[in-house]
Amino acid sequence: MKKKIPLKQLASELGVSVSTVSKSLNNSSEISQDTRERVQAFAKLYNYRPNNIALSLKNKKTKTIGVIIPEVVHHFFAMVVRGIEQVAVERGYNVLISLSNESFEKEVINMETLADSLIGGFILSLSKETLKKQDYHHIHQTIEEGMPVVLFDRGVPEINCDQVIINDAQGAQMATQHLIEQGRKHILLLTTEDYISVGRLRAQGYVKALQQAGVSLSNNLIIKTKDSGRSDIILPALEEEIKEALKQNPKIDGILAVNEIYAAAALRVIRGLGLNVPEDIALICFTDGVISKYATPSLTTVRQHGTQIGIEAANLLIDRIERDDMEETSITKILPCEIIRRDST
Amino acid sequence: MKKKIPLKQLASELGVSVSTVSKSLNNSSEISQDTRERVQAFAKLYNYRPNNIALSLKNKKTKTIGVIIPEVVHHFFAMVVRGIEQVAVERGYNVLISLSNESFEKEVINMETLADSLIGGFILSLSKETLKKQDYHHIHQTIEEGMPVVLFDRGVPEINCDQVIINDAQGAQMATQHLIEQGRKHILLLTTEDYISVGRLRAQGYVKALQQAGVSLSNNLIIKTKDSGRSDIILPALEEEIKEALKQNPKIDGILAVNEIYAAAALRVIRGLGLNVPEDIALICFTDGVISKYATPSLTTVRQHGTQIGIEAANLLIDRIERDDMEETSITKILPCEIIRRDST
DNA sequence: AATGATTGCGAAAACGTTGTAGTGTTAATA
DNA sequence: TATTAACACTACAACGTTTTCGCAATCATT
Repeated sequence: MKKKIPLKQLASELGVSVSTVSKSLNNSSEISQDTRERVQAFAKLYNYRPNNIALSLKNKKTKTIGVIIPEVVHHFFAMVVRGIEQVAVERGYNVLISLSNESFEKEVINMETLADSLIGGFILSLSKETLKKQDYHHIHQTIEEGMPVVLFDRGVPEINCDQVIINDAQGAQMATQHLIEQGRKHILLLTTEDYISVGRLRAQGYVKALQQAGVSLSNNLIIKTKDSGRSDIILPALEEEIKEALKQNPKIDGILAVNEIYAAAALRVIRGLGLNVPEDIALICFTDGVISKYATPSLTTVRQHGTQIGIEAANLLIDRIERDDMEETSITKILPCEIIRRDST
Repeated sequence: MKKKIPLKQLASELGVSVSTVSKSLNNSSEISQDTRERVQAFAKLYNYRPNNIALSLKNKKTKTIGVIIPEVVHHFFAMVVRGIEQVAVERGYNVLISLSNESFEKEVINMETLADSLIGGFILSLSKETLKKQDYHHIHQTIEEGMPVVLFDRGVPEINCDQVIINDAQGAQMATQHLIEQGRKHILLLTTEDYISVGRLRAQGYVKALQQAGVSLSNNLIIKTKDSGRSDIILPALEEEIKEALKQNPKIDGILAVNEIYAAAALRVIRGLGLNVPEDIALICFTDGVISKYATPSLTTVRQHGTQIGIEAANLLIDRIERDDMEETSITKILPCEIIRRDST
């Protein structure tokens, strides 16, 4: 077992001082070409690598960014993590991940733990509970302490920090238009309760598209799910609601779901009623994940570019860390959505 | 912006020495009750929290574990991460995550980066490329340096470290038996090439089940996919192969797929041929993810308990970190699989 | 030959914390 | 009264780096 070797030991074995070794390894011109090469060769031989902890302490900054997401077993968030990790590696940073499980308390605790000098900044998506409570004290406090923060996906305008969100309203509008273009006039919307901004915004886009097309809208064409985070609990209830809606309103010929899971539920109900997709009912949903891709028929989706969001967020954060100017005004990036046409429309 | 405050500053404001503050906060009996309370109150007021970096440097160990997985946008790996994160938080550790993208080179680089004293140990699942090359020098080297390592899912017997794997052979055997019990005798196996241990082991289980049941096996009932990691490339090819096999051998009445994606491909082909699941062909697969759950019909699966694997791996690793005895013999935990019955069988 | 500049290197401080080994004061004991 | 013990606190080293400053020795300049 060959242990890690400190600079000091290298120095003593070489018969020079620690400073000389340090400078040699950093190719300082203070040291003669000769000594430099000798030290470097020796260091390579001993497989020397500097202790990052010591460096962090000295420089008072770490090359690590903290990511807090509600859930990792989730296509969209996993995509974002992938994007973040990608630019982190490129720019020489590490990624510390921690999960809030949609819980306010876990989110607060995680933030406090990570803020204890382990990381240089946060990228996070607020938990549903936090959004519901609208309690952002921990975010404000972190920002106050001089820690850069980037919010993604679930934007909160009243928080003054960089944010990367998608244009939910526009995405929903496009999706609805897409259905309308195919001659669908009775479009059912499956969404979440309003305190989730993405659900609220998508509902707005849906309404706008209908209005623009001069299609009348009706409240019993909108189903708002009480999303508890536990999909296995809410799903049967949702399916029941969908079935009821389809029976009550046989004219329904299109469905827009704000996520894949809801779409899958709809698909199952439609099948159960002996109807066909897309012939009888066209189906489109947010979250371009594996369900949409591998369902039969495959689902037309609104792609949210999760990886891209991660990339933008990470770049924004690292830029700010490296510029080290908290004072500069915040940037909000709004990424467009894209319709991925498949067989369900 | 109120910055983080060091011990030194607390000390000077209180008019005592740094040591006194430190000891007071740690409730040392060296310090009088009186002073202790005064210091603690003051610290709370200033929202003091110790600098973890400094602590890590002093103690020569960090409360962070490194996780390297091939991919995060993947149900199974995401589940494992969830499990790891869960016990990490419980036991006061942080999780540094990094992705190899199934690439040997990225895996090596990531390991070296993280090993630079940022973390106290590794949990990792080897990339496909690494398994193909069978080049484990970086793992061996890391272990040599005294860093605890836990391997999961893709076990490698020749590496001497803790491992947490599932009983792939047994899972496949159970799955095959399950099909046989339903009267299926011509079972197609969709698997990977042999260098991926899980694929190989699952194929073995399949063979064993057939032999036990006295069912003859045939090589053209086994399709081994050249998995390049890019599912969108291999999938059409795989579908073509499946279609060919089903046409050549119309007796096929059951399919065992080593993952969800392959099962989804099979499902699509079966539909395309106008056949029904499970009436004409029963379908069972590994990876109890969202595809299986939300497909129509929902798929019977072999659940791999990803979260449980993560939990076991993290506990194993943290135990070893805290015991600090590298010398102790390695533990290999083999977790059983479980059949989740749904509508495809 | 004396001065100044340059070169090559080392000593020491600093980052924030903990723990060991002291230091001085008061109280108890011989 | 002198010694010891207990108490309450402080000084300092250490963890592994980088960096500023200082100090020789060598070189070039008059």
